Amino acid sequence: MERVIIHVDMDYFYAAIEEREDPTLKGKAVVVCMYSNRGESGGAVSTSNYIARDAGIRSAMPCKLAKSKKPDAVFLPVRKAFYEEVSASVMEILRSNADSEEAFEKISIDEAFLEITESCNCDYDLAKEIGLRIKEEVKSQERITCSVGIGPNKLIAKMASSFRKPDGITVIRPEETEDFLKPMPVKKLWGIGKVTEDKLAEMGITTVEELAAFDVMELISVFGKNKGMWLKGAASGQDDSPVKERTASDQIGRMASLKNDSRNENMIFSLLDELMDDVIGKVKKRKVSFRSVTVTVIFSNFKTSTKSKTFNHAVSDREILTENAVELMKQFLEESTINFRRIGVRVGNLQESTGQKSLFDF
DNA sequence: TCTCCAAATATACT
DNA sequence: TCAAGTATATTTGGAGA
Repeated sequence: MERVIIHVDMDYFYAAIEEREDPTLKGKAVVVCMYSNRGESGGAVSTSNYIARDAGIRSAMPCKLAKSKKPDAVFLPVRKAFYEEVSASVMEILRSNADSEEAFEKISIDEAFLEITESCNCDYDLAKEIGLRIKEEVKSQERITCSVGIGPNKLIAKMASSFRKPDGITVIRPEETEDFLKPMPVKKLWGIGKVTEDKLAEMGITTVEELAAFDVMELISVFGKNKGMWLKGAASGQDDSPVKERTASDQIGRMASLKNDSRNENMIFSLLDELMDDVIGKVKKRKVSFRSVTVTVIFSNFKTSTKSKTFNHAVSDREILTENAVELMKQFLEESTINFRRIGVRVGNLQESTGQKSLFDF
């Protein structure tokens, strides 16, 4: 069954929202940062606008480095909760343009897939009109731009949207997918990151064309069955995955840096306490209970380590979270000698909490 | 030896 | 040098059948 899928990607979302909220930012480089709580510019870049990108600023780059590249850029702290609100409005617009309420899939705060197979009757010219209409609606209602990709499946739509940015639209018809993908570096394939890119490079594969031509069995021998087969299919533009509403996330976590690298228990446990407050807050808000607790420590040498504990029953008590997270954290302190840099706490195996499950249920 | 699943690590993305 | 945060996917490894 032929499908027509649209992928919408908001342009430099966080920075775009900040620009919208403060018109004096217009024309300036805007860098939205995730600050650690250690001094002036400790932290990493979340998003930046295109003026900043032109200066070489990238996501995940240390803010300090960004600042050295563009001293006159405006650096702002992330306001995630606010962006979530804007996201919700945008998503509503997008959803209203899908074939049906269900033919919609939000994949992150600023991206979504919509199936429009029926709305456009498999006509790609009509599909493009729908894409343009979406861009127009988002721009007029939210004063923000987005880039749109249209293709026969999610993979192609996703890659099409990143082909022309910002404020672009790219239509890839089924018969065009091969030529569209061929020349791309494998890194551009949705799902291939730095690690896979490097592994492929070792095998002499750098373009999608090379990957598509590569022997599946050999890919499987290196990447395992699942990923090996996926790589082969993706490189040839195949993707059968349906557009459908994502189930709510299965985990809720928080992580933050200590003021200094340290093994000071007061410092560690008071930060852990704050993080647990946030986590339990989100748990309550979503009215879920959890069945596992994970504590993460990132040491001063950047090695990451986790410990987790799973229960027989789902719970939602702060006390149980505290008890377990503290216990796991104590184990870390006992086992290690290196200073801690960041710590995190996460609850998982979430489920709808039916009633007010408490200790009585055991 | 198989299967389940908890634990831990790897990876991706912004 | 500098180096955040959130979430999912994959691998590992132990226990019971």
